[in-house]
Amino acid sequence: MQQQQHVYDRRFEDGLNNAEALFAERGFHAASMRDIARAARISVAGLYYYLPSKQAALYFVCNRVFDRLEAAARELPSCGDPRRRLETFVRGHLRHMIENRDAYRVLLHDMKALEGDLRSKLRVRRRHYFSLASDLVSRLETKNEVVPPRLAVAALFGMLNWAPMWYQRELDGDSDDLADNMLALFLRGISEPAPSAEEARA
Amino acid sequence: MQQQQHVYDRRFEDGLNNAEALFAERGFHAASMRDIARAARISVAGLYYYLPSKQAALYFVCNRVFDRLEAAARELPSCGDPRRRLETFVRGHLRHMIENRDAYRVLLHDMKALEGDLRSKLRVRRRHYFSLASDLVSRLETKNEVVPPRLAVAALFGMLNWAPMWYQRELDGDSDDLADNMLALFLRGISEPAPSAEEARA
DNA sequence: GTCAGCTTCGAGCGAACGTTCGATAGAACT
DNA sequence: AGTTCTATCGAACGTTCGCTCGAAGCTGAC
Repeated sequence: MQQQQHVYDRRFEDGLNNAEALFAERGFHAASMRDIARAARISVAGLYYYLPSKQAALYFVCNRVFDRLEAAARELPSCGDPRRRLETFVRGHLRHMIENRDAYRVLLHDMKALEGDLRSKLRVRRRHYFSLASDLVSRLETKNEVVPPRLAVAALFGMLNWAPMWYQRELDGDSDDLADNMLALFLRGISEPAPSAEEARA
Repeated sequence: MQQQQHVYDRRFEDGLNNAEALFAERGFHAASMRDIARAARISVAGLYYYLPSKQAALYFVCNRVFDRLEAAARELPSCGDPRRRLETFVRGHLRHMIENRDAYRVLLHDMKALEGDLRSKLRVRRRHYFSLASDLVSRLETKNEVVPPRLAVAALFGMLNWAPMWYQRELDGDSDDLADNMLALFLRGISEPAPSAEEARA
């Protein structure tokens, strides 16, 4: 009984993984259920035994991305230096994004292809995750607000979410290298310029 | 004769504009030629008189984005302060992106739906534009390379290209405000930290 | 008035789509 | 042995897709 459940789950995830890869490669609408079935070595009707619809497949793919992201966020050290917390958050986000590039491409690219309830549910989760990051940034005590906080968070997410478009391990190091560099750029970028000369010339 | 040419061009661009809006709203594959024809108040066959195929429509939409971007880039002051040049470039890029949100959404989102020659042609133009920006950044003489240049440019483009996802005029000001803030964040971010204390604590 | 060329269309083609149905084979329980 | 449940499939349904065809209407030239 548990064995059967185990087998069922394996096939279910197998279908999801193939759907994820094909959605990422061709886009949601250009990847057909027949393609997914072929990739999963199953008939079309057989695929429908596990995935009730194409929309549901897309939903499951997107949903488990948030499952993982939130699991990582839940492990943030709740106390301590806000800067350290943001660092941990960014590291986790980038690592997850690089390890699950396909899933992330689908999320950024095809989530809007979802309709009705499923879309709203995911939008809620996305807003939740985003506001979590906003909190982290707003708790950094930058002595002087050199950049509007709303823009600062958006810029940070822009940097992060763009990474799958260009990142190559051989050129850019591992995901922690990436995180370190982006954090350096971002934290210095939103900090008050030190009262050096040079900057405030002409 | 010229009058006829004028009318033809107007209809052609009318078709393109409606295609652009629908591609942006629903995505390339989800927007049908019938939808576009209906939006342009023309029959399907009539639409095909101006646009030889759906692929061609997508190509034209993407191509004129690069036309405009490159036209703006060509007006960069060729001499003078590299920092000023980058500022002008970023301002132009953001202004164009905000004024042509639909076109930009199509470009970022659906360019990969193009096939064969058309895709490669656009890829060439994109690489060209990107390397132009890379040059501008690399010519900033930052005294100390605190961030790898490859990452710096990618981070800049990440910030810029993410803007259409969140920008709202009422909250974020006009596109020049956006550009100023992003430039401030970016330029400080890639600059050598001034030898203040505070930063290099524990 | 006739003719040629530009513009527009209704109707329809073949293909691919998401999805469903009824059947079948095996395993599991009684 | 018979019954039920799980897993799988080939075949097809109805719809929509990108696209084309042949026939019109219109306009200006001769």
